[in-house]
Amino acid sequence: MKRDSRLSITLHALVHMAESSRALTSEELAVQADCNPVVIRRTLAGLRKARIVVSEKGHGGGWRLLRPVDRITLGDVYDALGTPTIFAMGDRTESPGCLVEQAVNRAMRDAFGQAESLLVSQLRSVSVAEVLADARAYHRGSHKTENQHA
Amino acid sequence: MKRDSRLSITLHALVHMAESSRALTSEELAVQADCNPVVIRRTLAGLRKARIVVSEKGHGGGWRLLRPVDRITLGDVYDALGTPTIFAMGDRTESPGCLVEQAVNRAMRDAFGQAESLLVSQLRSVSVAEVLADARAYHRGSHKTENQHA
DNA sequence: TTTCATGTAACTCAGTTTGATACATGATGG
DNA sequence: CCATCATGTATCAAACTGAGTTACATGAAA
Repeated sequence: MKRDSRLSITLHALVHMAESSRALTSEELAVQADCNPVVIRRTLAGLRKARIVVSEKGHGGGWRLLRPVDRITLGDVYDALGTPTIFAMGDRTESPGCLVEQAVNRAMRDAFGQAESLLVSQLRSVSVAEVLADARAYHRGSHKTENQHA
Repeated sequence: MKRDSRLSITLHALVHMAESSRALTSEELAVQADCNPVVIRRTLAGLRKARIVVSEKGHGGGWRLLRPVDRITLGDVYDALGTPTIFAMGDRTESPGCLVEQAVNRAMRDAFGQAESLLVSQLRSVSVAEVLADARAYHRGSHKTENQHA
């Protein structure tokens, strides 16, 4: 199944924004994330609505963080993206008449529900700052001199 | 993303098989699960390979359980289906050159990995017998007289 | 006024599950 | 032996969704 990579793309963009003093264009972010600029704009639109980032038009325009990365959790990003579907598997019917189907749905919702709760709480417990710190730690670990990224 | 309902369909079929003394045809199972007979055969093929069910051709043929439902866990079914993709979201690149991308991947794999572990252990802890018992409990709870299903 | 960058619509492409048709295989019952 | 039933499987279409692409309007800056 094709996987939704918007969370991944967005986190990537946010970390790069955090590392930059100036606004970054969707073109630049797209190169770094290896995807299309329109995808960046489309995806970050949700973050703009959630007031996590701002965008500016014209010369020197682009995308900028609206608050420090230690106050942006992965859960915030997930929410800003519109809480996209987490699981590739699930129930089949919304209102099954069959009692067996209902029991199957209860069993699956129970298991998947718990996993979802854990995932969301995990996402809420990690900030973008920690991702950035992790990237920097690996940067120091390697022997590259400067500005490792794309 | 379209959701994979094979686990749901399969559990449904297994419970109905458990309730039946004779073999059930893919046609019958398809009616009960409200899907296509070919989908039933395709999906149950994995269970046959895992020796959870058997199928017989010809008159009186169909699908039958190969062991009691209290010895079939949802995890067994998940495995027999070929451990299909659990999450609709995920990383984007297998081997990203960008250190930021790598850090994002680590963070996501950590969160999603924990959720996956919990889900799988949940699936392993529940047997089809429990789903069946749950369905029967609701059956008694309702006032229908007999043979509630499709 | 020219250039740059976003905002967004519209369309195509790609990957996956499900639906549907078709036919070969094999078992059962007469 | 033969008709029927049911699986096994290949093949193709339908539906859905994310991503890629093109196009153009909007607005800011030089």
